[in-house]
Parts: sequence; C-alpha cells; structure tokens
Amino acid sequence: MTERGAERKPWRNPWLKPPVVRWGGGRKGVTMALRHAVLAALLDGEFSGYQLAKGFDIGVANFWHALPQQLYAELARLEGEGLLSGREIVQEGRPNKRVFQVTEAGFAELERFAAASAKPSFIRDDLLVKVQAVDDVPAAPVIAQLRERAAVAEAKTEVLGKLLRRLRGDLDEEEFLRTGRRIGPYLTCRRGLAFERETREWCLWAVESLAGRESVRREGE
Amino acid sequence: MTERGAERKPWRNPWLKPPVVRWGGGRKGVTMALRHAVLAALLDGEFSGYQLAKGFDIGVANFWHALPQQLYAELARLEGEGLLSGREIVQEGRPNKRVFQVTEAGFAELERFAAASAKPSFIRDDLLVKVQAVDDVPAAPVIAQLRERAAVAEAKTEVLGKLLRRLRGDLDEEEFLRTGRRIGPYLTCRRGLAFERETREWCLWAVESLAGRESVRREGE
DNA sequence: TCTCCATAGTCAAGAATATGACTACTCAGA
DNA sequence: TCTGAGTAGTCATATTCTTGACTATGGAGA
Repeated sequence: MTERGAERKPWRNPWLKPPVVRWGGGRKGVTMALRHAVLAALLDGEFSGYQLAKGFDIGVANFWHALPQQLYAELARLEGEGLLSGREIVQEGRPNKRVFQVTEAGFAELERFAAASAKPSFIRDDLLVKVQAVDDVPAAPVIAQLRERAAVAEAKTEVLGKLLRRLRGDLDEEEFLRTGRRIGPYLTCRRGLAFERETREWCLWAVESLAGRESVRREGE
Repeated sequence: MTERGAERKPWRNPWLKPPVVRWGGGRKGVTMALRHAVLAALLDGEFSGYQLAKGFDIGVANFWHALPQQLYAELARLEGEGLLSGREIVQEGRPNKRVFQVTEAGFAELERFAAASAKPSFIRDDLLVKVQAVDDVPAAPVIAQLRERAAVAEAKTEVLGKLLRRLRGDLDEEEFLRTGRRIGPYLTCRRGLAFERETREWCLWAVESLAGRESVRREGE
C-alpha cells in the first residue's frame, strides 16, 4: 500500500494495451463509419435516401450494409453537420425526393477519415458459427444452408461481374486501372467478387466434406 | 377512402417485403448470435471468460469478434439461462477463475440455432470505404493502410496454417475430413485462411494499381 | 374496383456492440 | 523497491444497428 492516492491509472487497462497479438489493434478512431460509407457512395453523384437504400447493396457496399432507416437518419445528420447538401427534386407521378451531394466540408471529412488508421475487419457470420458446431448438432440443416449460401454467392458474383464490366467500359482491366478516372469502386468491387467466389467455393467444399461423413455415420448407426 | 378503419397493415412495409434482389433477405431469426458463438467456442472444452477473450481471435472466431466485457456479460447471461454451467477453479499464484461448459439445454439451443435459417454476412470494412473514395482523397495514406493490412493478413494466414496443421494432427487433410471426430473448427479455420489470403492478395494488387497511377499523376502535376 | 407493387419517406423502441474506467493479485526485471 | 506486464474480472455509458410500425401517391393487372 505504498501507492498513496493512486488516482486514475488508465494504462492499467489490459484490454487497451493489447498484450500479445490482438490482431490489428484498433487505435481508437472515431467509429461511426456508416457516415463515411454514405459520403463515399455519394461520390458517384447525387442520390436520395431511397436510391441509396436500393443501391447500397450492389454499389458502395459489398462492404457496408445499412437499412433505409439508418440511411435516412445518417443523411439528415450529415446534412445538419454541413457535410452534405440536399435539394428537393420535384417529380411528376411520384413523390418528390431529396437528393444529396458531398460538400467541401464533406470531402474534408472523407479525407480525414481516409488518412486515419483503420481498425481491422472480421467476418462475423452466423453460418460459420453453425459450421463450427456442426459436429455436435445435426448436420443436415447446416448443409442445406451452406448450399443456399453457395447459390447466393454465385448470384452475387454474376452481379458483381457485370458491374465490373460496366465500370471499365470497353477497356481491359489493366488499361482501365492505369487510365480510368475513378478506380476506387472498381477495386472494391473486385474485392467483393473475390469474397463471393471464395465463399461459394468454401461452401461447396464444406458440403462435400460433411455429406461424405454423414453417409459414413449413418452406416454406423 | 373506401378503406374503412384500415388498421395495421404490416404487409405494407416495403422494407420487409424485399422487392427486387435484396441479397439474402433475412427471415428474421433471433439475432443474438454472440451467445451462439460462445456456445460453439465452449464445445472445445471448459474455458473462463479471460481465456475466451484471449482465444476468441484465433480459435472460434475468424468469424466472430467480441470484447471481453461482452464475453463476461454473455457468459453470465447464458449461465443464468442454464445454457452453461460454470465452476470455480482455485489457482495458486494467480486469481481463481470460473470456467464454463455447455449444458444439455445449451446443446439444445445450439441445435435450434443451427437449424434456423441464417442471415447473410457482409464484409463491413473501413478500409474498403477508403478505397472506394480513393480517387477523391490523397491516395498515399490509403496505400499505406493497404500495405499494413496485407502484412496483418499474412501474419494471420501463418497462425491459421499452424492451427490447421495442429487440428488435423498427422493425417492429411482428406483423411482427416473423412475420419476426424471434430471437423467443424477445421472447416471454419479453412474459411478464415482463404479469407486472409484473399485479403492479402487483394491489398497488394490494389497497392500496385494505385501506386502506378500515383507516379503517373505526379508527372502531370 | 380492389389489390399489390414501387416510389419516397418517418418514428420509436429495443438489442447488440463499443468505449473507457476500475479492482486486485503475482511475478520478472531494472 | 518500484515499474510494468500478465491473469482474472466488473461497471457504466455511449453509439450503432435492427425491428416493427406508419403515411402517402400513382400505376398495373385481376
């Protein structure tokens, strides 16, 4: 008890001073990344909340997902902070809409964000949890879900493939990457494609591995 | 206004009845998947919260991430619900600990979860957002982060590679998958490995693509 | 004419995750 | 003997994400 006073020693927190590996170690960062995803999405032009909500799946985000409610809320907040400016588009035969574009302040924020260090990503997937536990639960439903996931992944690869072809126009990939004016979306799209392919292949491989055992096990019963 | 009364028409919600693609379409599910990740992690044996917090990165979860605080809270809840049972381990020279194992009810819950349909996963990664915006912000810091991420991914591939070798012992993969008693962790680990490899390759490819342009652009300045 | 689908949103509440502190003990090394 | 790092945990608050409703209009098709 020689420690008199002993007031607030933040460095005592073992979780903040990651000891061994702690893959990636997040140096804090401002969290809130949906806002940046939205800003990035609006680099492609003016969009309304509704349009983003529809397009968020395919375009900006093989790497960010958000429900419409979140998008609307985020758009409102960003506008309030002056990072976006919105304007009303009057339409005939359908409701008017508000479209948004990135302001100077918005660009500055994106720049700040891009320069800040990133925390690492992880997969976080229900299905993987199920596979992890597959030896202790009935395998059949897990196999069914793996098959389904493989099919979904295949559908996505097709969509992404088309998107990539559209983005690069009539150039081949190498030339596009050298000379295109906007390659960011192409690069991310490529990541999405690789991910979906991997997912599909892994799912099918896992199905094979499990299905074989199932029949073996059944004989033993 | 022929709709008299018109009370509560839930089917009117366009977000619940996904219109076009809406990749995967989540059929609800009970959310709360951390609990199942914890249950799955404890299939490998008894662990304390601390052990899980350390090991969560490498073992169970290339596919689920949680802070220690969350783990402790979840463990307590699961024990309260009877899905886990904990017991105190008295230790010398260090604090005692409480380790947990899955109860019958826990197995039942896992089984229920495994049979329920999974919602699709998405990547959700800060770095991808930055790459998406890379044409409109300085590329240098983004490139630096891509390099760093590639290095992290490489480190992970090595750890996972070792883990895989340990899991399959002296069998080769095919034989292990046919005859091993517990292949779930092996399968998920394999997924993690593929993911990290892909990540690394993509990062390096993106760096190349961007670095080349940078020098081109600099000449133009 | 009634239903359903698509456009274009909003609101409220709750669950899940993340952040930032703290306690307490032990051992190794400067 | 003091510092720092590892083991083992807890508490409180904040932020973010998800769920479930609702409103309103126009057009296509049974």
